[in-house]
Amino acid sequence: MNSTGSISQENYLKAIFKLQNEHGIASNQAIAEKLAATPAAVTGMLRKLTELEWVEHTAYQGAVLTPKGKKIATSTIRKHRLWEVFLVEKLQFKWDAVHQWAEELEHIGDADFTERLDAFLGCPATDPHGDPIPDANGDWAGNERVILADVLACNQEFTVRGVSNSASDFLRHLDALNIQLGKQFSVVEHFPFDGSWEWKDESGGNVRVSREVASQLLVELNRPQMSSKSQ
Amino acid sequence: MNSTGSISQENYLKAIFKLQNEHGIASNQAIAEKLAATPAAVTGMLRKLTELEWVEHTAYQGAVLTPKGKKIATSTIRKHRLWEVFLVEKLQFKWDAVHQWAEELEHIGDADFTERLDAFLGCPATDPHGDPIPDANGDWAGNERVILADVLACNQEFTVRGVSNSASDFLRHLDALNIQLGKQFSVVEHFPFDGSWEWKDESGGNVRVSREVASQLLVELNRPQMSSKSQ
DNA sequence: GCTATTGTTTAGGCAAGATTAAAAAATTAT
DNA sequence: ATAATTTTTTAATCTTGCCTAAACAATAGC
Repeated sequence: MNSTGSISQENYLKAIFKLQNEHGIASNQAIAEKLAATPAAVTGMLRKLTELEWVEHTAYQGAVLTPKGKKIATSTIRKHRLWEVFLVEKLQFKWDAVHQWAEELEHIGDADFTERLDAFLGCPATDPHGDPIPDANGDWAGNERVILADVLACNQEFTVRGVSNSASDFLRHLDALNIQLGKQFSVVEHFPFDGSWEWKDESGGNVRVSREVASQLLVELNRPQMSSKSQ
Repeated sequence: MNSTGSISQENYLKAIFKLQNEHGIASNQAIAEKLAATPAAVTGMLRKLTELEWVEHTAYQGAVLTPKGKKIATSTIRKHRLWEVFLVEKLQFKWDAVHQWAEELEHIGDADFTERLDAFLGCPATDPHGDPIPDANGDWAGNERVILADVLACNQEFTVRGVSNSASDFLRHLDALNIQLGKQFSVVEHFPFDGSWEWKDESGGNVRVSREVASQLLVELNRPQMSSKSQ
């Protein structure tokens, strides 16, 4: 009843799932790019996934997951993120090194295996990059994170909750800046000239952050600032 | 420098390694049987492994691992057995259920990954079936285990240290008989008629064990019994 | 020493997944 | 509306690993 695909198929479903969340539909080209494959390969695989009734594919339009396909995709993402937690918390990997291994581990095991892993890890809510881990039904916790551009007000306090880019070089740069998930800052100033920021950390130290870095951080606003007009 | 093969290649190297240990050379047919493939498939793969210089293959004779091949084989076995420990000790799998998953997990990770896993597990010496885990160099701890047929003397005490058959049905049968690794018994009687045994366990309870079961157990003799002739 | 059997290899093919290059459809621009 | 561009699809081919069937060695029996 709980069917599962080949490694390649699962990777396609994952890619379509993510693209669909961003754009409503997954274009052939976008899938190809995400999987580092050619558009021709995507056309072929979409035919197969359509036969399996895991996606609905309209020629020259794009692909959308069926409920079955979505189930497999979220299960794969769940496994991926659980393994990332394992690698960081149990095997002491740095957060910039876990993606490649999780990419392989995510294709192993059945539902029972996954729930054992989840229980062993203490049912974590997010992976080491702050991305939410879907539950066993594939449902996601509501995502309260906003991108930093929305945090404009001076003195606004916020907590870093995630990254929208998990590339190793970006993560290592955050390490160098001493920015970790869960750390709290407040806005000192935003410089429109180059889009950079000055923040204050919990111990009062000043931190300068470039636009490139800030735009990839997902944050949670701590205590919404009163508008000056509210009574 | 530390190259690694495809999943299929690693499975061939593992099979050849084990056959070579038993018979000095791995015949085409034996490999085929172990991997549930046809002899024709083996011929093809051996050609590839020979090109890679992981095996030396003599036509119509059989295959032997090169040092490089042996390194990959022992590394794969090391990973397999470490993952089995993980599955039993951390994910609470029963010992008869871990082989299938370890068979997949063993192909993941590099040397660094393996050493992290090893450290996390506390550098176990054996897997849940009592099989020794090779060290990072592929060396094995000396194997002090003997097969039960050699334990003939009455009152001989021994400890169950391993199984020479890890099939699920056999392992579940041992569970049913309440025979676990590390448990100690002494010989009450051996019945040549059907090859069955009667043992006494630590709490003095009597246990009857069939020839089929006894012949698959690896045991360690506790205190070698004095010969009646020794002064 | 020749035949029968067993084990190994070659030859031809298949399936999954990918590629390149060319054709077809859709979109954008004028 | 037609031309230019982009995107998707088709067609042919490659690679890995496997299979079946037939040919070929090697061993064993008499």
